Amino acid sequence: MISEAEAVVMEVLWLHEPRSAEEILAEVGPTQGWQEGTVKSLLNRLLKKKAVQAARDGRRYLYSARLTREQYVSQQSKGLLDRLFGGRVAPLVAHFSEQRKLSKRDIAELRKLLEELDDEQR
Amino acid sequence: MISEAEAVVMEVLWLHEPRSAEEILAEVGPTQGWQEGTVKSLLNRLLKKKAVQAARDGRRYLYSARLTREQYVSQQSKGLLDRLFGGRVAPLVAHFSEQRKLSKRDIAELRKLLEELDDEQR
DNA sequence: GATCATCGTTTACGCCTGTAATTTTTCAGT
DNA sequence: ACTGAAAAATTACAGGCGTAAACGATGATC
Repeated sequence: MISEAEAVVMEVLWLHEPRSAEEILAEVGPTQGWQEGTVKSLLNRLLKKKAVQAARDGRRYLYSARLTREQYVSQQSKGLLDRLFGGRVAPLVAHFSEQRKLSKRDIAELRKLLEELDDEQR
Repeated sequence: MISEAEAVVMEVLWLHEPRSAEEILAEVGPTQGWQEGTVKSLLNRLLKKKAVQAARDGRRYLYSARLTREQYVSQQSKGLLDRLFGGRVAPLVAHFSEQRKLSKRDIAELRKLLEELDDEQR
């Protein structure tokens, strides 16, 4: 499984691939306060975990994701759902509702989503 | 922050408090395959993290949660939401919908939930 | 071809985690 | 008070993580 710091690197790859280590550092260094060596280490760990791949480009490598964001999001989401909500979505949403964490926009979008499901249905 | 193994211990405390280490072991040992020392260690770490408290009861302690399940669930859920869905609930639900992970029951419950929100509204 | 700057690779290191074994403390009974 | 069982506290230890420094390879330059 991929760690949180590793996920930060993946996110920038998912935005735009392939990228060199230098480009990734430029993207992520300022926000995270990471040095070059840190990014290099994370990339190597991701390589070892087969979450990214590297293609030589002259003296450097260009990295791209092998793990898709969809796959990652699914793993993480299912993990949380299973651990905390008995694997069901409605209780999760109910939780946020009780917490008053549903925005107007969320509610509108959820409504539309349910309508669309309704349409598919019939 | 509390780890996954620690969360397993918390879950049994949340079901019924307070409990002795022995009772917790009885609950969790078989399912997790943990020895006595393992549970004791986890309890001590949870004490250090102030997630549980212990009250002497003769030669042993009775443990109870200080962190509530609500607090824990909120932290975890918000963490996932922020990291993966821009902090918004609707995209999370959309994700599960696309993944065909919404059960009939989920859909029915979500519908009811939205109706209730509607009622509060007016 | 030797040298320097650049990448990448290897090693480091302290903290957290999972999983105990070991040691110490504490009652209960003699 | 002394001993033994039971509980708790301390220590252990390997692997992962965050964060880099050190080392090595490689291509560009003189």
